[in-house]
Amino acid sequence: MRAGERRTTLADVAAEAGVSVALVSIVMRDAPGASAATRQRVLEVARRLDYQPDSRARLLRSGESRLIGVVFGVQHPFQHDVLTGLYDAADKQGYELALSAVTPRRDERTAIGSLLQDRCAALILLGPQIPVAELAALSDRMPVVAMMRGVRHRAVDVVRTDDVRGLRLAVDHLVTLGHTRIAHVDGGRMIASAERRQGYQEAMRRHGLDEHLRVVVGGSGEEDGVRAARELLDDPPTAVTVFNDLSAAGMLDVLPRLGLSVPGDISVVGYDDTSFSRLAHIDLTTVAQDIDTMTTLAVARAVERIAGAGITNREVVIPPRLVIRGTTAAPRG
Amino acid sequence: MRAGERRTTLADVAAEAGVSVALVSIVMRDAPGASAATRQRVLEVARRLDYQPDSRARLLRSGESRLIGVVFGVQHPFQHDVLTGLYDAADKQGYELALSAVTPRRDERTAIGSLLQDRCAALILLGPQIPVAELAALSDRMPVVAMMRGVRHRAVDVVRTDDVRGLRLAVDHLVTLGHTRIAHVDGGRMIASAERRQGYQEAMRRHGLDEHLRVVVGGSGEEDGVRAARELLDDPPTAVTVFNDLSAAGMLDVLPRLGLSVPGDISVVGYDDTSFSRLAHIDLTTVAQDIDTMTTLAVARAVERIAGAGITNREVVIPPRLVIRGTTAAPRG
DNA sequence: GCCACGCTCTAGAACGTTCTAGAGTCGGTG
DNA sequence: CACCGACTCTAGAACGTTCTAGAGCGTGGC
Repeated sequence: MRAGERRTTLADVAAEAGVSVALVSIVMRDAPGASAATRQRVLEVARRLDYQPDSRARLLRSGESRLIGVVFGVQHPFQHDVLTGLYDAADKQGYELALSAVTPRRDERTAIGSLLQDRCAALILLGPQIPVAELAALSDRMPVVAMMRGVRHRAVDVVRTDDVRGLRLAVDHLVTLGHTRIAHVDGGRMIASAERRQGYQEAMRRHGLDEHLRVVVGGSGEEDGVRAARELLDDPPTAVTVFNDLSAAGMLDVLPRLGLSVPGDISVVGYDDTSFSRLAHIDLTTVAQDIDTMTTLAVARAVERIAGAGITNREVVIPPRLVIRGTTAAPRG
Repeated sequence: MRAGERRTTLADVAAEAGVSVALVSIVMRDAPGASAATRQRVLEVARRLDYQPDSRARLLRSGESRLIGVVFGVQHPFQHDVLTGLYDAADKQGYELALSAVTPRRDERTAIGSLLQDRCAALILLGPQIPVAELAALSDRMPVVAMMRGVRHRAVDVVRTDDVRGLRLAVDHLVTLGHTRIAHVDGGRMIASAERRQGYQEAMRRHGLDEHLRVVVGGSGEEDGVRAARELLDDPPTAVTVFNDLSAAGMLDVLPRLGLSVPGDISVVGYDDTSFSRLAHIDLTTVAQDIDTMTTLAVARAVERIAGAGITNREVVIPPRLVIRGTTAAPRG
């Protein structure tokens, strides 16, 4: 592209085709009000001049933006799976997605701020870590849907998995296999960590395993799982539930080197059913979040709020399901 | 947010502050032409009314968009590292990034198309898989920078790593350690695969190891590494270079289970120095792409082209460097 | 005391689109 | 033959911002 070369506009197409700007607009939008003949002629000219509509001007004029902002963390593989689902869901509803990433050097506030200026009609936040007060303030300005995090505030919509139940599923599964000494590696400062930890504790108590309660501080990355594995070594349990699959994968990789075979010496359960966990060599038993349902619901919720519908049920909690693979088995004799 | 509630505009702020719209605009842009007193007063009112500038209107009017579109693949961890770098680089130059993801159900054409309507000033494509002809057509419309892929076309800017050299480094390292039976697992239909394969072949020939040339079809995911590992089993080499870290990680995980210890029985070299490869339990010897330099250059190139500068050197090829970690060692006596 | 200058501010056009209101044409109907 | 309705098309305003041109006004130099 040479600099200074202006791009083709409706006016250019109109002039070339010998019709009015409004008519070209009608044709481009595929709106009623143009004859088949002109329609074809205009389309032909548009194609020849390589016309591309300017969504900025379009949205400016029409007011509604059909654009949903999404804030995601570049470091979380699970959120990539969610992104994929969100694109599908938004596509079905005729919406576009505007992505803004959180990176190690770009925080959530910045990511949100950049979307605010883009006049998104709504915001979907994946596992937001910012305080409730800020989320609430944000929701004054536009519909906000938080995914994978509970938010105790009536103005913020929430679509999340029942994490308490997720960990109950995991613990129940292990108990059924015969385990009693079951530890939990939590998510450290991750926002969802508290609820999963709580789910673990409740489940253990229900099985009368209070004395075996053991929580190790972890995190959301592979390295956290590796660290936690080392910490478990002094007195290894026969099973462990882990905050997420990534951390579990780190653990899975390091346990054999530390002399513990999986699932022979120790069973491992992850969380998220991240796409890599189903790979043959990882084959991780894990708690699956229902991404399809969650993304569909999150987008639907956003769209309803954009339309201004009165929605009563602010929080949707989706039940998880346990995916049993190769990293869990009965404890040794 | 209640539906139908219009958001605050410059006009609202102007009316409230008792000044003209133009003056508010001046204040908001921090442009010269307003007294300190009014500046403060206007800012105060803007804050009170919770004013957010409308970037659509702003860009529509001012023509230049200070927005660079980026197309990335949601499935490639390496590209997430690149994204992080791009955000940094763009930030320094005062540009914003508009992301568009390629997912399993959203192809590159769609991803590019959505950015085209957004009036980005330039496009940066991470490892684009579309044919050169399409890239060329695209570059008629706007500056296009391709990263991590060679493009034989004078209109498309390229910032990439010298992959031939990268594989030479890997092979040289292995040869120095004493290996001769060195195999290569390629990237299958990935666009960068050809050059890395070629680098491997050239390096092997230079060392007079023609008879040991062995290329196994692989891919870009963990599962490809797993598959390739199985294929190597019938006649295991003492070392293998792999298309990328993700594939190498899959291989690393499965080799011990197949009875081959790393690096005892077999050395493994990856590619990309993806963030997980430096984790203690993976500790992968790999060829590092210089992300900082590449992202800085890609953004700089895009910005120069937006400014219309005459740029002679269309392709920048960055030398990689070898990062030696724990997955390579001398072959067994 | 006048003019030039700098500073602060304003009016109005412009960006590329959509939308509203209405103008022109044509065939059919009373 | 006048009229109506359907259809096709057009003119011009509007969206929220930036930009250009210039107005008002105090200040300082001569």
